[in-house]
Amino acid sequence: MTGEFSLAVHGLIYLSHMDKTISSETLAKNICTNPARVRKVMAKLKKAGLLSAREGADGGYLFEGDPARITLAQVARALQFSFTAPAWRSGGVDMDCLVASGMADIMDQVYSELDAACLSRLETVTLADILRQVFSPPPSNQ
Amino acid sequence: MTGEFSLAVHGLIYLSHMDKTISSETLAKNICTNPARVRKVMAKLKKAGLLSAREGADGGYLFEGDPARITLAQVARALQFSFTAPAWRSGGVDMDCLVASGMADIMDQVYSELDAACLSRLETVTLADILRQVFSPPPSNQ
DNA sequence: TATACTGTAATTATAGTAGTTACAGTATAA
DNA sequence: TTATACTGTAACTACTATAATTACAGTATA
Repeated sequence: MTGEFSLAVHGLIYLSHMDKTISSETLAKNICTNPARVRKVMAKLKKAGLLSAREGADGGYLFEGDPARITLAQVARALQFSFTAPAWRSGGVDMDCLVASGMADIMDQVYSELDAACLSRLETVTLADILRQVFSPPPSNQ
Repeated sequence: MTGEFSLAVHGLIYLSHMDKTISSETLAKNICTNPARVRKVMAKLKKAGLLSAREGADGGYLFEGDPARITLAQVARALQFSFTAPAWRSGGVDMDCLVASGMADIMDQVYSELDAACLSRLETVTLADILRQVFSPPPSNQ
């Protein structure tokens, strides 16, 4: 799996915390990755309306929504992100055996159900929940 | 994500269908992979008691359980398989910013909740369910 | 018109994943 | 007792998915 979803959530949290326009370069430094990768992900979030982008001098990304009303499920959907599907598929459609020819499709369906289960779980988590965790970390138990 | 889980389910379905001892080589042909990879995965399933293995001539793997009583969650747990955790983590623990230093741990927790959601969904799917899908495929809609 | 951005593509580098080969250990049967 | 056919496991190679780098056209601002 790619780190795209982590990057997107991290970016949104940083933006909503800063509450001003932030460039891909500043974001990339905070996230520990490169600006081009940040821009690719932020562009998708922009298309989904989760943030706005301004080109030109003093431009960058701006989060204007209500963190309490944006769920992680919305973020995942904005990215069209698949959490569980592996690249490798077992068997082969042209094989004679029903198991060998059928398993890949059946597993694809299983993974799509798992993705749905993940999204359903993420419907219950908002950016505000994550912000709380970031800024009120539980006391360390030492 | 690796294809380990797909491979394990495919193998178990094939074994339960054949109802006799099958070598890693035969399994590998059906799954379309190599015997060593099959043996690595089957060894884990054996340790979890999901099948038995016999070494020596005429050896191989044998499924003896009741497909209706084995869930895909048991299979995933036998492999200690993580469905969602990405390798890449954002930010860095030593950074000054609370967002940059805290996000990775928070996302790890999110992914662990997603894995739990996946397992919970897989509790409801048995090998017998998969066998039914393999051998009573829904009519194609052409 | 210079500057500082985004959006995007092309390329390179890295790392995660699968494939290959090899061999010690073990069960079976001639 | 020896040949055969397996598993279990490790070491290595090959492949492919992912991230990093570089570059540049387009655009907003001053």
